[in-house]
Amino acid sequence: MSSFVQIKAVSLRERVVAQVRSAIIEGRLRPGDHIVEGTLTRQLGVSRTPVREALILLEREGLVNSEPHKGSFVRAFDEADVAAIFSMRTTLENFAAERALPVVAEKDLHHLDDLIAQQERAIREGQFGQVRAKDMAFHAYLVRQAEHPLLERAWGELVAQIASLLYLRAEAVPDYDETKAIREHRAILDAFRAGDLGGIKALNERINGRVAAECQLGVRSLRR
Amino acid sequence: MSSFVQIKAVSLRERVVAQVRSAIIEGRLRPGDHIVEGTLTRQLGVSRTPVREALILLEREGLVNSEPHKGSFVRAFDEADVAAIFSMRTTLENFAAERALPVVAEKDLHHLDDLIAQQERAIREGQFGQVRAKDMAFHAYLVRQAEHPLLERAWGELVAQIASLLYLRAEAVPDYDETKAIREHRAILDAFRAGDLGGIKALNERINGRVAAECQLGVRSLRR
DNA sequence: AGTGTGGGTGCTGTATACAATATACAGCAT
DNA sequence: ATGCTGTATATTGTATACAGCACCCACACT
Repeated sequence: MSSFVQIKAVSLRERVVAQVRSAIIEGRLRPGDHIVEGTLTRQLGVSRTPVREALILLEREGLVNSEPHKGSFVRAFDEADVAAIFSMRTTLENFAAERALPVVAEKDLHHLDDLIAQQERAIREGQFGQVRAKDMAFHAYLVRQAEHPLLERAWGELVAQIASLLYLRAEAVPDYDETKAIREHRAILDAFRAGDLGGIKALNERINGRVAAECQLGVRSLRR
Repeated sequence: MSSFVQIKAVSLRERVVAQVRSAIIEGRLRPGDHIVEGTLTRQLGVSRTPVREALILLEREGLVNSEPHKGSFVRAFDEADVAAIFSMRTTLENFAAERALPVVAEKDLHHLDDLIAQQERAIREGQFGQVRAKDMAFHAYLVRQAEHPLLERAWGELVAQIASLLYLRAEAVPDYDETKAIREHRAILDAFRAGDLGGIKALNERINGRVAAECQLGVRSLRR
């Protein structure tokens, strides 16, 4: 017997976190917006308790700013934040590469190849949500190979912040050339195939530097 | 004017966090212990709301494990956790050194010298709480020089976990040679003076590897 | 005009009350 | 004795109620 699907009771708190997080990432909540607990309570049909707890988590995640007796606000990143986020991401991804390089197998590289292909198709078909998802999946898979829970969590939090930044970039640079990412991912994959750790790190550095600069545009365009 | 101390109304939540955190770090709460909300409520004289919120934060911090409808437990690190924690610490401190090296001034090095001296005195006087505090202050100061809020926060969380591990080490290795740290700190400082980034990283690697191994002892001695 | 003052309002911080779930254990059947 | 099932109890998850702070704005005063 068995082969039943485990029933997982998702707490309201987690569901609220998910809702608010995606609202922020998808730009339905704008940077600086005041997130009023009572409003969320009404909109989501839950009480304030899980809402409050969700906001506390989101603050830790860096998507929300809370000030005592004032409330929670969608975090408005400035240039320094963007720089910090991407330098941290580079550090973490370099670390991930160090650990992943010795253990990646041929099937992993194939899977990554596949993800690139899927991303390419999504670009052709104009499904930009999918493009972003596949892009993230590529990096996430690499990070995952590092088999390092702390790293994975820290990277995951960063990625949530970056996702909200990418939304701003999309606004600031509407005709963004998505194929750049394809070439870059191929380059990373080649470096992995060659076992060239230095090459991987250099690529991480360059790519994150570029994306950071693009996100700076988004952030700046928001300031006024 | 200014140079006034900011009046900060510390929320009950934060105070509960602080209390529980120090209880864990100082070993008054043992790994695996069940943290019952009602009990904390009575002991601290506050209601369950701030207690719950504090536990949520502590879970994010990695000091507490929570399972739905079961409760919160003091996190019991295993060998893999310890390895992960210290490899992450090495990564973060190497990153910190990269950023700090170009900006540290003579006065910073003097201050670090001072911290080492204070730690030395604390060892002589047998104030082991102070020894630990000064040790951490040394590393924290270096991390601070990196001027990177994300790095600082991630490192801070790690340090909280490490602090609880050090307590276990103290139990497993009662006659620990505290002066090792002094020599190591001097070595790091020398490497900074020499502007030798590679040397700093090598030291970070070696020191964290050693401390990790010692903490493994503490974790293993707890398993039975 | 500018500055201080008072009250009103909406929000958050905290406490408490209720519902749902997990665990332990007793009772029953086999 | 063993294994299952029902029930009791403790604990967490959620909802609601109350208290206190922050901001807004009108108004008086200089």
